[in-house]
Parts: sequence; structure tokens; C-alpha cells
Amino acid sequence: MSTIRDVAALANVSIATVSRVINEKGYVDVNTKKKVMAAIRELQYVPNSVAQVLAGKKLKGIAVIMPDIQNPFFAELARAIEDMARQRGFTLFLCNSDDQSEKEKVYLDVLKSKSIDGIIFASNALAEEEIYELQRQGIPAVLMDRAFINEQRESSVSVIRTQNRQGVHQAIQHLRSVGCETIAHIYGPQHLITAKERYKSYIQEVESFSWFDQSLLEPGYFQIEGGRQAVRKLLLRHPEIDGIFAGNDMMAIGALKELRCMGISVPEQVAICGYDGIQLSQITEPELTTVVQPIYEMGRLAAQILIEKIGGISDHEIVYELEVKLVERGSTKRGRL
Amino acid sequence: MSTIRDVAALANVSIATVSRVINEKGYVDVNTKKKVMAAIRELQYVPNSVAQVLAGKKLKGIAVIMPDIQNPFFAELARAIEDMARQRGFTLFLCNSDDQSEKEKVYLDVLKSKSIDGIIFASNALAEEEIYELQRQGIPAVLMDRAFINEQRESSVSVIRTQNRQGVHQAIQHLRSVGCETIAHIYGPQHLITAKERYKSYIQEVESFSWFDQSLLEPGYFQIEGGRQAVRKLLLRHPEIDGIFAGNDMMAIGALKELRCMGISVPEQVAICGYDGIQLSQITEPELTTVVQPIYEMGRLAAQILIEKIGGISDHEIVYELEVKLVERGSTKRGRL
DNA sequence: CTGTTAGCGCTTTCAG
DNA sequence: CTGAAAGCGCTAACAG
Repeated sequence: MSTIRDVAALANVSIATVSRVINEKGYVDVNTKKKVMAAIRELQYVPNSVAQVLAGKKLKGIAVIMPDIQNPFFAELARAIEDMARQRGFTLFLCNSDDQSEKEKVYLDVLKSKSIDGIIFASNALAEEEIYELQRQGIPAVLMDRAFINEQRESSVSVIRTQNRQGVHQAIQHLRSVGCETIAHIYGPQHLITAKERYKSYIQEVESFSWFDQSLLEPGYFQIEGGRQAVRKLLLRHPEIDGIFAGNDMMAIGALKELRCMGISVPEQVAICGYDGIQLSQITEPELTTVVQPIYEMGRLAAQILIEKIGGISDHEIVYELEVKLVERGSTKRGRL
Repeated sequence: MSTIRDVAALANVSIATVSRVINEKGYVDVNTKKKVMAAIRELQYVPNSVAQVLAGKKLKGIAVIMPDIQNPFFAELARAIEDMARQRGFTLFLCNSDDQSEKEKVYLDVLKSKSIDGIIFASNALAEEEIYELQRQGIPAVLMDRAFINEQRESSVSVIRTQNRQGVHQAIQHLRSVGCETIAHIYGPQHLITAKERYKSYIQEVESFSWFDQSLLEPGYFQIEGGRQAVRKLLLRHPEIDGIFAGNDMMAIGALKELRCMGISVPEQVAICGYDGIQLSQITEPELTTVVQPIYEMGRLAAQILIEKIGGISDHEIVYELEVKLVERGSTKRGRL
């Protein structure tokens, strides 16, 4: 690996001049510039990013902290973030936290020590306080699916979320429109704002109905297996259930699978509606009706906002709320009333 | 952020001493060590990794270049690599190349300039020459699913692969044992060694049968959609097909889906066997019989070997060939002959 | 327009 | 056992 000094020597100029042409900063004579460029090419010189960072430049690296890359939702998110990052010349550091704050803290220290320029939190374990601490240290962050930010703060943490309230509304309306009279809800971990919002919205939507009862709620941990177990418990308690609204697609897929194993037909006996719109929702049998979130778009946007903040372009806290859309598929396809 | 100088000042020692206690190198008096530790704690000092690297230490960062993190196979692989990396104090850089050598080259330059310590190639676009070039520059690499290495070379590129030959053998034997008499093969992109090996092995397994014909082969691009289209074409040409061996699970899932849409029952009319053992293979209906590869194990092993090389522990090229195992599930479950 | 020089924060001899 | 000092490769004033 050749250094800036080698280039300078070969081009017969000082290292400062070489630095100038590399960074396109300050005036450089056209001819000396040519000489330098030629030397750079000849030596196949690539600036050492580590040295550049130490000397004050940005690393051009962002990190995303997420629960688990194996979850299709996060895989798509990661892909979107990575695409946008690369497009802007940034590198992506991947961190799987399993939603454990301990792991997140370790990551944070590592990331800071490596001069990461910004972080996207798609995981919810970390306390808000820690995120503000980051801001204080000059490391911008973007949060996915967090609550609205405390308005007293003046730091700039942007949030990207989707319209959970509306999504749930559509889901429940849809299930009712296909004739469901007793709709249960399989919910996700309540420390996740998305799970909680969907949970609350579900209750708001159905509490006025005579059939509603708290026992129509069952946790499914946002996992396939959790969905399976939840369905079994629900039907044991309420054989009359004819509609299920799951807080995410993974649980809906588990529910679907379990119903099949129990010999209950979907959608004829029980209709199912999921939430997220992951690709998997299209390969089940029947295909899954679900509230589709613009996952890729969320990732792109997160990366874009973060990079703009790093570049100092944007500096105000914004909450972006993206739209969701119900997509009807086989799991609820039965004659409307 | 406090620096080593702040710590030194607070502890009333020189920065060299602080450096010694941080790195646990050289002799330091027990008491001065305590003082330094106290200062470090008080200042919440964390060494700046960038400066450490510039001064000669390793970054403790590895990268994995893969086609697409959204592919469940690679998601699991990435997760395994990340887990092992974190365990050893390494950070993971994620690179999605879409199997395009152009993107890979760009990544390589970036990674080099950032002093990455090692790279895992789970993508196949890059020419072998480029990988040896890396070795020459002192950057160790581990390859996943590549062919055996050219033996004339003396560089140390380890390879991790699985027993494709045996896996295909088991798959075909199994399909035959459940009564399949005309077995088609949906294959993956032939520039991928795994796809090619499975393709060849399939032919070896069946070419002696009277029913065999080249037209029982159809590409599916390792994708769900490809699998769907392949099935349609195959059955148009050969309505007598009663068994399908897909080169990976994604294509098998697509095939399964398409057969359902065509009203053909699985496994009664057509039995299907996939390859990989991704988690998805368990949520289809019926569940997918597949040749299971130890994906997580492959990832762990890759990371482990790479990290050992970086640490200078291992220095010889090895080809690790992991075992595969056929797992029988619903998609082939019908009375044995 | 170009060169000199002082760091960035840390590791590592080399003397004490 | 500990400190002084020389870089690692590059950027950014500051002089010319």
C-alpha cells in the first residue's frame, strides 16, 4: 500500500498538494493536478481511511442496531439501509441486539470508539436517556418505530414510524366486512411501541362490541412459534372465534399453520389478517391478508435522513409517519356480508 | 471524549504507562495500575479505536460479502458470523453484492482503505485472481461454497462447503423410495459452484434411468418466482413428472406454491424435495422435505477460521466440508414402495 | 498556487 | 518499572 508521501515524491510535489487534489479543496494548478493524478493512478494509491478519520474527516460509516437479521422484516430493512448507504458512499455496520440492552450498550461503546458517524436504532431496548447522550456526543441517530419524542428536548432525533392506528382500523374493518363476529388479537411484546400501539388500537376498535372480552387477547412474541401457541390457547377458550388479527405477519403465519394442523379451515372457519407485509406472507397457503408497511421505503428513508444529518444538511427533529395499506389475500377471502 | 492524555494526567503517570495497562503489556506496578484504572473509570475513558489502528493495532473488524441479506440462507449465515464475531470482539461489515463483481470491487477498495482485518466471501462474482491479490496484501479471506482451491498456489485461502454430491444422492434416493418415477430438477445459476455441483450430481444420479431426458432440467435462479415458472414449464413438457428435486429451498417453495395453484396435489401427485434447510421450509403446506445444510454452523466456522487467521493462529489453507442430512417432511410423505 | 508544520490519539522502542 | 519521543497517514492552517 502506497501512502500520500509516495505519491508526493513521484509527482514531485508536497503531500499537502496531493491532499488538496484528493479532497478537491483549495487551488491546484491544472498541470500539477494532472501530475498528481497520474502518480496516484500509477501507484494505485487509495487514501487510508483510518488516517483520514484520525485527522478529522468522517468515517462515512453508519450502524444499524436491530433485534435479529433473520427476521424478514429486519432483513428487508437492512437491505434498504445498506443500498442507500452504499449509494452515498457509506459503509454499514450490522448489529444484532436480540433486543437486549446489554448487547446494545456494548455495541455503542464499540461503535463510538470506531468513530461511527451515525446510528439507526431499529431495536427498542435502549433507554431514551442513552440516545440523548449519544446526541450530546455529536452522534446523530434515527429511530424506527419509537414513540413520539419528548418535546421538551431540543436534540434532534428523528423518528420513522407508520400509521399503526389506521392500519389496525383497516384490519378490523376488513375482518368484520367478511363476516367475522368474534375477532381475537395475537399481540407482540409490549415493550415494543409498535406492538403496544396495535394492541391498544385493537381494543379501541372492538371494545364496544358485545362479544369483546379481554380473554380474546393472547401474546405471540412476534414469532411464528408464538403465533401457533397463541391460536391453540385462544380456540380452547373461545371456540367461537372466527377472525384473528395478528400483530405481525410472523405470528399470523404461525397461526395459519397451527389452524391447518388443527384441521380448521382458513378462511372459511377462521379468517386471518397479519401485519407488516413481509414477502413470506405471499407464500403461505392460503396467502395472507395483511397490513402492508413500506418496509424498504422505511429503511431508505432512515438511512437518507441519517446521512443528511451527518452531513449537517438537516438538523431538526422530525417524525415521519408513513402510510400503510391493507392487502386482501386468501386468508380472509370469503363472501362479504 | 477523554483521551489517553487526560487519563495520564489524572493518574499522574505518562501516557505510555496508561497504554501499558490498557493493553496489558509490559510491567506496571500494581499500585500505579490501580491509579490508572481508577482514572480510566472516572473519566469513562474508552480508547479511540481509530487511533489504535493507525498506530498499528488491528481494527478487529471483518466483512462479509454476500449476494443478498434478504435471502434467508444468507440471513442465517450473517447472523452466525455476527454472533461469532461479537463473541471475539470483532465488528461485522455487511456488504450486499447481488453477485455483481463491480459492486464487490468497490467494496474491496473501501474495506481495504478502512483496514478491515479479513473478509468472508459468500458471494461468487469475484475472480479468483482478486482473492489471491488480497492475500498478497495480507488480508485473510475465507470462501463459502467455492470450488477446491488451485493447488499450485501457496496462499492460504480456506474454503467452507458442504457435501453436495452426497446431499443430492440422498434426495434422489429418497424421491425414488417414495415411488417417484420421473424426477425433474430445477437448478440454480450455473456460475455458482453449489448450483453446478447439484446439477451435475443430479445428472449422475439419474442418467442411467430410461426416463431421463435433458428436458427434465429447468433453471429457477435460486428464487421463489423462478421455481414457480420452472414448474409450469416442466409440467407442460412432461405431464408425467411425479417428483421434483429443487436446487434450493426457495425454488422448492415456489414450485410447491405453483403446483397448488395448478391444482396438483403434493405429495400425492408430485413429491418435492428442496435443498438448504432454511427455516421457511417448515412453514409451507405441506412442509418441505429438504437436504439440510448446517447453515449456522457454516457461518460460525467461517468467522472462527477467519479470526484465527487474523490472529495468526492458523496459517494453512483448509477445505472444510460439512455434512448434510435429508429431513423428510410432508412434501414427500406418501407410502413407500 | 504550493510547501511547511503541527497535530489527530495511540503504540512502541529506547533510555533511564 | 516508567517516561520521552518517534512515528502511523492524513488534514488543515499558515506562510510564502
